[in-house]
Amino acid sequence: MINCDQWPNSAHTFVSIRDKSDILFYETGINVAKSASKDSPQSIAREVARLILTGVWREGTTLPREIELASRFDVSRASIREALSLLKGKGLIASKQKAGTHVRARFDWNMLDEELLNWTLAALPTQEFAKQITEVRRIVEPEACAICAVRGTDEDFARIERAYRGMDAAGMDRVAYAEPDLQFHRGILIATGNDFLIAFGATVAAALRMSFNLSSTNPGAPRKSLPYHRAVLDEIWARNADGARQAMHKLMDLTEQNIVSAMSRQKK
Amino acid sequence: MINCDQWPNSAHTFVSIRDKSDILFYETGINVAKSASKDSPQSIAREVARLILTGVWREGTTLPREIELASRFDVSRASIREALSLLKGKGLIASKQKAGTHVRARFDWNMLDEELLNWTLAALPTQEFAKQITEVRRIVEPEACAICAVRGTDEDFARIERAYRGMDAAGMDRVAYAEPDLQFHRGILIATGNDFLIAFGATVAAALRMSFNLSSTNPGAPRKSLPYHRAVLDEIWARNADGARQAMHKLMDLTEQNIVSAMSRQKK
DNA sequence: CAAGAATTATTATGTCAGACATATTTCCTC
DNA sequence: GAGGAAATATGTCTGACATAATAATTCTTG
Repeated sequence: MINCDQWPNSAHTFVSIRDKSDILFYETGINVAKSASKDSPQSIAREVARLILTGVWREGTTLPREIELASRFDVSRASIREALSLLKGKGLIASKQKAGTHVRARFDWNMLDEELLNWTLAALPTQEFAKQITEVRRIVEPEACAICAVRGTDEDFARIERAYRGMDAAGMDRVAYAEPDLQFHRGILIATGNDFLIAFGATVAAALRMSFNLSSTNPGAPRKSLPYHRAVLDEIWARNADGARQAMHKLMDLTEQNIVSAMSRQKK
Repeated sequence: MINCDQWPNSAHTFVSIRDKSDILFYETGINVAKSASKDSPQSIAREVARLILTGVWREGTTLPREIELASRFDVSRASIREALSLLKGKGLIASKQKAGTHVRARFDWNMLDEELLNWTLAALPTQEFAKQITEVRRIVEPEACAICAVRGTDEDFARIERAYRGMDAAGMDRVAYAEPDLQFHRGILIATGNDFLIAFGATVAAALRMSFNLSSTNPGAPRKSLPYHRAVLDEIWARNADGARQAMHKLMDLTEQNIVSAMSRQKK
């Protein structure tokens, strides 16, 4: 049995929603009830993850038996097992023979996993989620940027430059802007040559997706970040670590500002 | 098909070993050849992961067919599928009907996953791995420490204090020292209340395990970090963010120093 | 005749069903 | 309360069929 009481539940986590107004929107809603068409193991995994993330199945909860899940989702037990395997790989659940499958302690969940981030974003796009993901970005990206400026190759820089041009070319088109924006930030992480910072790209991707969703109330916002990206790029080209760090910091400031104002708009 | 050529392989990654002397040791070696006893899906997943991490199966490589893997590991296809599901959950591989299962681009691997970190540590404890994991710790932990000092509750601090006492009580016993050491660092991350920083605990755990392994050549090294931990704790209790950041920075300096010297000793 | 389009065949993963093995829990007995 | 037996949920195996992407073939056409 997982030791859940060693650490108390931290009071401020986005997983437990106290106020419904915390939730910004529910787009890409996954059908809670069984859908008519048979679900694939992936979508079953996503649905089970949603139930865990939203706190319907709390930490330590024993899930329904595999056979029951199978009949509930109208698939074979093999498909259920595949779905559960995926979630085991992300640290969400663990199984023991006879004892059943239970939800692991939240501290064991790998929140930096790409899919888990996306599922969380879809299920619980709360202010807490936004605050926390912005906080880690602030910690990691400026430093990554400084490392990039020192260690990156000219090829790396050229790739980031291409991403920047893509953003510029997108103009006011929010959709076209999003992809090169991600490539820009990812390019910096990749240029560090640090596999762990590179893996952090999944978190950045989720954060940018969130920003993109929020920008629907202010379509002009993304474009305003362009000169800040340019500043970052210039410092990188100059191989100025401190300058790159500061420039990225300013970009993070702007991003946070956009998120905060978008969320206050959404609340109204 | 995964687009592998959009980003070139970064030259400096621990996954591709250029020099055998880079590898420090091979403990907890997983049997490459089929073992006499039947392997569980978990151990099969670990073995497949090892083959991928060590570059035997490179990015884009198509894995042997499931039936072939089943006969090679002497288990049923169902077990193989479960093992592969786990690896899919970590972004290592992806399958497509008829086309087969292939190794995804390294940028999609979730290196911040606990198990993946452990497998990497077991399979490729290279200098690069040590350097990179230390680099992210330097970025994340001092900032987390500063946040902890500001935002943490007295309960959080008490828990960290308990961990410290555990380290103290362990004396020169390396093994007894390791667990409270991890709890100390994890306690700081948990006190931030940031679920993403908490998830970073898996990376810290892997780093500490590596340090522990390396300390076999210098059993007195861990104990020397005790006063540095005390300094961190004092700054936290004082709710001094800057002080806490700096104290953690010094602890990181010492840790890195220990790793570097241990690795140079190992090389000889 | 050759190039290309459309069709068929092949094949590896995806899904299903039923059975048995195994490890815990639970309950019963002493 | 301790020890043993029954119950049960996950773990594993087998064999089969479904499905989709690829490879091979045939057919059409310039």
